[in-house]
Amino acid sequence: MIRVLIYEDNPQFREGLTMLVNGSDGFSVLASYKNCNNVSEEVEKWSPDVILMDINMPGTDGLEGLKKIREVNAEVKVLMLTVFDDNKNVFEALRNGANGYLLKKTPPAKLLEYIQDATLGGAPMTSSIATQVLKMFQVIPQTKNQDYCLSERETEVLQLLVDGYSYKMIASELFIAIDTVRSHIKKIYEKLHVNSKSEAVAKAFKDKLL
Amino acid sequence: MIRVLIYEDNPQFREGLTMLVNGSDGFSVLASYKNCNNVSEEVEKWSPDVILMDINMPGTDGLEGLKKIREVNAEVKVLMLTVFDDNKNVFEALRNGANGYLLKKTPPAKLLEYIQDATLGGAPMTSSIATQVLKMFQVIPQTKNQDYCLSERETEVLQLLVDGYSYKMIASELFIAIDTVRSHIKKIYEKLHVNSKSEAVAKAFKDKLL
DNA sequence: GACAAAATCACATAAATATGTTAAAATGCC
DNA sequence: GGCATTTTAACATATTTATGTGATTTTGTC
Repeated sequence: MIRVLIYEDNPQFREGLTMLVNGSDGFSVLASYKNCNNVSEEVEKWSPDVILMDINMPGTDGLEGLKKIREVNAEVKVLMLTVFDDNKNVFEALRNGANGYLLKKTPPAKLLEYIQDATLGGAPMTSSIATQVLKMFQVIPQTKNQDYCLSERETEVLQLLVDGYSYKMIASELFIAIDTVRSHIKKIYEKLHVNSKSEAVAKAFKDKLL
Repeated sequence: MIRVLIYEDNPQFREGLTMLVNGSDGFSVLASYKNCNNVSEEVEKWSPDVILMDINMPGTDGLEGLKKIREVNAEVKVLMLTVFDDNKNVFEALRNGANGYLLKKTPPAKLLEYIQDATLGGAPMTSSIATQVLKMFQVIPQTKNQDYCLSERETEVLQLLVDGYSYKMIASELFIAIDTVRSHIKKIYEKLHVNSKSEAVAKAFKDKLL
């Protein structure tokens, strides 16, 4: 028996969800609430398997509710429900440990399937949401880190600089003379177009050189 | 009619896929290949709607193939097929513009549904894959920046250090004496538990202090 | 083997940084 | 007003860094 908790401010939709879930074999609604104001206590009280969480609610909304839930319970599966596939909310919800993200127009049969999917460790998503998630990944790789053509040794030295090593420490770490370290660092500065250690370190972070 | 191109090295599975797709109303296989060695030409020749792409293939594998496809065609929907939900491959594939990611054990009926879903702009994913994708998001938010209780002025000075300013430049930028800059920086080092400019800069980036 | 690039080392010097100590204003809070 | 914190500032000194100008050795490539 999959035990479900529902958060949804619209009374009709809340009732509809409750009837759907309660009316299906293997599912039961523990309780339903119209906002997340006391979500922590409610989740602890009921220990549900799955929570259906509307995003837009007066008072504590779904995103805030999700955060509160994750503070007290990392196990319960939380499925976010929304009317629109708003990019920002999707990202925030997934970042905060939502287990799935569904549009409210999801057909009832699918919804039950999704709830079950979530309890089995799946991550049900409406396909338009999934598409957005994929697009977020494609945004990430703009980290086409400019190539400054650092040699292997230079990269090594830069890594040590980033790690806070002094010239002396680098020399002893790499078993070379301190003057050699100077040479490398001079070359690194030329290639990165900087002229101080901290600028080189900053650039290494900014351009994700390491 | 959804026109499909298949890349799969295993002859049995390739035949099975072809028969499944060809035997279904509204689907047709344009061609099937056992590796991606000439994927660019083949995609241009056939202009398929959907490509089923095995990940593990001898010669040019599925990930390389995906990259090549995206160089010549941004529109075609590419569904990755794999036996295992290997984390690294999933990430790489999505980053390179895959439209979906399916395990080979996906039931035939589901597979057809997924192909159709892809043509409609969806992003079909096996639920175990979707779960992995969600986990990737949850890795991101480690933005729990520890608070080192830097004062307003100290933060300002640290910002300038990160921007590559020397003590002298900071002094003139903030209209204070260089000795005052020293004082602030000394305090900053204490609070961050470092003892050099570059370490402070590195820590600022690592802990996202600014 | 010739050649280019990378890695090694040395010497010199000016500039910047790190560290210590001390202390006067300024600011905010009870 | 008293108190804590922050911001300001000065002085001293040892260390580190930045920059220049060389030179030798190693490595990979044609």
